[in-house]
Amino acid sequence: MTAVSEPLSKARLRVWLKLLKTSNGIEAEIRRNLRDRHNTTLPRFDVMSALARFPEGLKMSDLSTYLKVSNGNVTGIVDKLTEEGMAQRVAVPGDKRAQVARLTEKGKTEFENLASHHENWIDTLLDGLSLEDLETLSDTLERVLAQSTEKERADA
Amino acid sequence: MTAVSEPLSKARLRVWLKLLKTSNGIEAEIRRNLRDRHNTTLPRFDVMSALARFPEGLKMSDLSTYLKVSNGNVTGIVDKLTEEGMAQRVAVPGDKRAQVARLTEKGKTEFENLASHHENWIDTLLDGLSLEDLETLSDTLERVLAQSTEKERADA
DNA sequence: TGGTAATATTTTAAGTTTGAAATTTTAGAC
DNA sequence: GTCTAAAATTTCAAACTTAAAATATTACCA
Repeated sequence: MTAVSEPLSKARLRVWLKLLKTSNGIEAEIRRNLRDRHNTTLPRFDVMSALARFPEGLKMSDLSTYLKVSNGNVTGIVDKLTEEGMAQRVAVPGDKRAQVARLTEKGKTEFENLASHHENWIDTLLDGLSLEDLETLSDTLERVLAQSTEKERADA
Repeated sequence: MTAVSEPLSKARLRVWLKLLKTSNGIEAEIRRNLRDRHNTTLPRFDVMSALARFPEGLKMSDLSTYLKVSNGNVTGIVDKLTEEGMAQRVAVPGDKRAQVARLTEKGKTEFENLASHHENWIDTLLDGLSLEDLETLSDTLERVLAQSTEKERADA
């Protein structure tokens, strides 16, 4: 570490800690709202959100990759959603190993309700940011994202 | 929701998802590095980091509040660090209920080593951000933080 | 066709985290 | 002084997550 680059690396560290604090703070608020107001959890919401984005359904393994959680974890969450009639498993024609998870009509309705509230929570939490702020922030994050996903590939 | 504010709330939602993805990506990289290169975990690093910031030690409950994890969780992590000689519990004079956790010399040395690597990882991950980027990002996050900590107080 | 490797998922065991109960000690009211 | 409420910590049970083993099926090559 050179004397010149030192302040920059300290500044980066401080910003990372602030970014983490912000992200954790928002996530905690969402978890609280989901638990207290809708009697559900973030992992369940995440799965429903992924399934809503792919109406034709997602293979269990694709769901796991998409959400970056383990296969076993997805199995458990989809099990619960299925018990409650929110999701269903559909056999994949021509491959008896695979199953596709998809939302039921009930699940779709429930998710749309949750998603609408979720959008409002975020809207309130990011109240202070203008369109211009959002664009700048988005660009900045994009650059960081590029770096960290590059790292990810190198580690794998 | 009015027609005019609708695009703004969608933009906020997209930015939140990107912020979350960025934060999770960096955190995952840090966890990987701690595990693969230093045989430790993020929660342990967080506790050591908090104790390093307060050389005189922190009460278990203060540690819990500071890190925003449960009391029981802190007990377990400090137990392990103590077993390994990284931390120690010190009785608080005048209050037999309370104990202060602090780093041992060994723990301090170990943390300084970890922290130095950690700073380098962050430095690399935030490579693409100039001092100006960092300042703008910091200001933006500050505004969001103000909002979410306000929410937090309202919920509690 | 047979056999081996690869793929998809579930099951299992171990480790984390939490919230609440239990334990011990302190503070304050009367 | 005694009693009760509050405070600090630990213990405990339940929920969640992961990595790896187990199971079932498919793909491919020889």
